[in-house]
Amino acid sequence: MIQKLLHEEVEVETSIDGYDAANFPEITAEKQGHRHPVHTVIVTHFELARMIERVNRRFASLLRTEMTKLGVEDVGPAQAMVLLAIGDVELSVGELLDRGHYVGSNISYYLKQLADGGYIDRVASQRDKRSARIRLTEKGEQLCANLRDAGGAYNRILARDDDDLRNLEIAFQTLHRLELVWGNAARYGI
Amino acid sequence: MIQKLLHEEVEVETSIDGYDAANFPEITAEKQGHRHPVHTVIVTHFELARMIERVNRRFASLLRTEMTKLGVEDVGPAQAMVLLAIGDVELSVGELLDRGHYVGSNISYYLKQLADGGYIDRVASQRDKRSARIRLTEKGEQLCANLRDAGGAYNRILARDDDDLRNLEIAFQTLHRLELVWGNAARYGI
DNA sequence: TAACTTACTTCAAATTTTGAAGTAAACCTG
DNA sequence: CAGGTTTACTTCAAAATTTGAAGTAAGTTA
Repeated sequence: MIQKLLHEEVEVETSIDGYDAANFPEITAEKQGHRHPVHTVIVTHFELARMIERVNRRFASLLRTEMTKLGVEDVGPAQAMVLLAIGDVELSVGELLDRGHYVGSNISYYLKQLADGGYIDRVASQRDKRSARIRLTEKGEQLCANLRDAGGAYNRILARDDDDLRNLEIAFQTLHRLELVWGNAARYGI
Repeated sequence: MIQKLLHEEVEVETSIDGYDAANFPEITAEKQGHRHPVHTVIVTHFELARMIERVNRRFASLLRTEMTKLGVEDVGPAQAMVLLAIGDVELSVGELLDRGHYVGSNISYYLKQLADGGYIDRVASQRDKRSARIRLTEKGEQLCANLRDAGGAYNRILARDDDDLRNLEIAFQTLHRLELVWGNAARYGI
């Protein structure tokens, strides 16, 4: 029975509209000293996918709000994500593409807007004139810095102690695994 | 092929927020048998957010592909997510809204398309005639079942053993926390 | 040097998301 | 119980995002 549960998809309707942390007894247990959930609840990839979609939406609105607060009108959440993806390094469009699993034309479009807004510089590489090198301008860096500033508060709330850090990291790694599995499936079929 | 790629090295970007995240040695450690990170690397919420965006994109294309395979032309990934959110219960639009943190008009729009396509039924509630009750039709349930079928393979790949399950669950819970924190921030400001 | 590949851009169209403005039913409140 | 308010949703128009096909120009290879 357990084996079956482990490896078949099992529909578990966990408190989906998660406003209520009380529905996650494991979290409570964890706070009481147990590092890891005692009863394992099966989480299917659909549940995770839905969660990811919701969280993504939330973050996007957060970015939008932050941008409004900063009085930035010409950068939407999607473009902001591109700026954050660029970070403080100089890279090519191709590298940026890999960083976000974007479609080429999409990034091209965003880069155009960001360049028009003066947030990035594009320079054709010496080595390979096809390859555009992208880098944040002063203005772009400033915006990123402001966003990071605003983000600090969230980091403090989310990473209160070692357990939090560990969990954030596990979440990150697990998502990375999803990224690989789903990505490869998309390319090569399952 | 997939097995190999599953455990491939991570390419990680450089420092964010002053923390140098150049390497994730724990992932290497995991390969060697230690399932939980020994040294905690700081994962900022921006990194997580970017990861979430990427994973979300990947899942959406997966859904699109699956839908194409199934020969379903009138349901995009976004609508599919709505179908999955409805699941096997009957609920009101409001409940559905909470389930996905959608904007009202958005859900309304999707429900219209799904109703037109014959995937859902809308019945006005007896108790409250303003409230529309939503439920999957036979056709909608069939599509969900097909998707779940296709999803089984991913669950098997992703949840190989107890450690995987534990990590998936931690990821789920951590994302839920992000959902709450970011959601509250959006409503009430930090 | 002709054909091919890579790295990216452009464009047009589709899809998704937003926000403002409805509508109708339910709920007060005097 | 009339009048105003709130709730639960819908509609509409516009914006933002994303896709895919078709470019272009620079490198690579045969």
